[in-house]
This record gives sequence, structure tokens and C-alpha cells, in this order.
Amino acid sequence: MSQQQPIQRRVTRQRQLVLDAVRATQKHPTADEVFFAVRSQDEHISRGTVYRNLNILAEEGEIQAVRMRGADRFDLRCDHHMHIVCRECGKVVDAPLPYEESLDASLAAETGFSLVEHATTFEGLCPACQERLATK
Amino acid sequence: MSQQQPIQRRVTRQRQLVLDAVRATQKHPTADEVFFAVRSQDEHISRGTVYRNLNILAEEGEIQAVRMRGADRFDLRCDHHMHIVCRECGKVVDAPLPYEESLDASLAAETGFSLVEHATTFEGLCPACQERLATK
DNA sequence: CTTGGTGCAAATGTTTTGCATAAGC
DNA sequence: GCTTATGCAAAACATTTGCACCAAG
Repeated sequence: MSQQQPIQRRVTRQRQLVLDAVRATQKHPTADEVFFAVRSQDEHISRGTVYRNLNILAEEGEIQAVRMRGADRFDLRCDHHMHIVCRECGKVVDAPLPYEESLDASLAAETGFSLVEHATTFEGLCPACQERLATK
Repeated sequence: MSQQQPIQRRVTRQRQLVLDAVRATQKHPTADEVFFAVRSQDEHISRGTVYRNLNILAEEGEIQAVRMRGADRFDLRCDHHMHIVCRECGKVVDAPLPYEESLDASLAAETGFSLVEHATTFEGLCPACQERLATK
């Protein structure tokens, strides 16, 4: 059984720009939002490069990929935590509730699944959208 | 403020076939899987019709849409519950853990969001895939 | 006969990929 | 100089939509 070693990652200008862009915002940007942010720094960077680097950075644990309805989002925080997204405007914020690591072990014991982890996503109306809809 | 009344839904042969297909399986099928299941009953039904009806049925509360990585899945169960998906084979099963309704109210109180609900999805390796990978 | 639904094909939106070229290390 | 990464365009998917025709009530 040959353990293939992980490939040797390089520090490219583009990869650094993508990482900086994610770390520069609390807004949980989509890949396309990261693309446009980076585009303002580098006229020639391509969408493919941004998508590739976002996936690589998430894999390496530098950022976290958050799978959401519509499009994936990327989070500078790498620890486990929940998110809430506004149904109206799409805004995403971290949920100030404790993440229950212990659920993973419980579910593994119950079902026989291994390597378990979980993600919880809330959906609702943010305060701004509540107000906007009320006065209309 | 004019409350527009919901439109009058009709019971079409196609809609019934879609509903039956979802109710006939515990496998949490994707829209495309439902399409092929229904295709075996009706040579001429179109993908668009299946997608439209899955959305309508979920909206009406006849089935539940489960938003997952890759593709949405549809569940005959309409009550709130969690799911676990196998990273390898994509199999989805209901998670035998209690769904915490109270989290929604807690988060609403903490954040000011309203109309809150949440979904939790586990990801791991199912027993069959564990074995398959171990003996290879 | 009115309104909602269907079938088809085209469009949309997100993400991945093949390939020749460029650039880390 | 090996490899890995980039840029570009095309492809791959999942899903939605415009529109002319059909059908449920």
C-alpha cells in the first residue's frame, strides 16, 4: 500500500491574493465575489485560478468552505461554527451558538458511519430586511 | 395591502407521478433520479416538469426539499430531521438524533433574525464504504 | 372557457477541466 | 529542470425559464 505523499504546494502571487481577499472580509464571500475582489488587484487573474485556489486553501485548512444553497461561500474562520443566512438579501453571519462536537460521535455510534462531521445552517430574515419589508 | 391568494393547484398526472416516485423510496433521490424513475412510467415527461413539480410539492408541504452539496434531494418525510451523507458513495440516510427546534428561538433572540429555521447535515463514511476501502 | 400545467429547447449560474504556456523552488 | 500553477475557453452539471400548445376544473 503506497501512501502517496501530498503534492508540494507553491506560494504563488495569485494564491496569496485569493487568501488575502478571503481574510480581508467578514462577509463570507462566494467564489465569484472573491474573483471580483482579486480582479481589482490583478487584471488578468482568471476565474478558474480563483476557484482552484479556494479549493486548495480550504483543503489545506487555511480557510473554510461553507456549502450553501446557491453557491459555496468561504470563511476566514477555520473552526467549526454555524451560520445564518438571510432569505431575502443573502447576507451570511456566524451564529453565536455553541457548535456541538459531541453530536458526531453520537451519530457514529448510532449509525456505524465513521469520520463524521456536521454543518448546521440557519435561514431567516435579517433585521434590515424585516424593516425594509415592513415599511413597504 | 393586497394579500394575493395562493394559486389554485391542479392534480395532474405528471404531478401525481412525481409525488408517488418520491414516496416510493427512502433513498432521498435527487431531481434527476426522480426524473428517471418517472420516465419509466411516462415516456414523455420532461425534466422541466419534474423540477417544477418537485418545487411545488415541497412548497405545498407534500414532500421536503433537502439542500445538499452537489444536488438537492427530496424526502418523503416532511418533519424536521437531520441527514447524514456518505462522502464516498453519496448515500443519504435520516440521522437518528433529536432535532433541536429550540435552537431557532435562541438564535432569533441572539441575532434579531426572524422566521428562523435550520438544517443540519452530517458527512462521513458509511459502513459499506469503510469496508470497501479497507480491503482494497 | 379560463387558468394553470406541460414539453421542448434554450438560457442561467456555478464549478470543473483540458491544454499549452509560465513560473516556483 | 522538474513540477506545479495559470489563463483561457470549453465542458459539465444542476436548475430555471420563455413560449406555444394542452388540459383540469
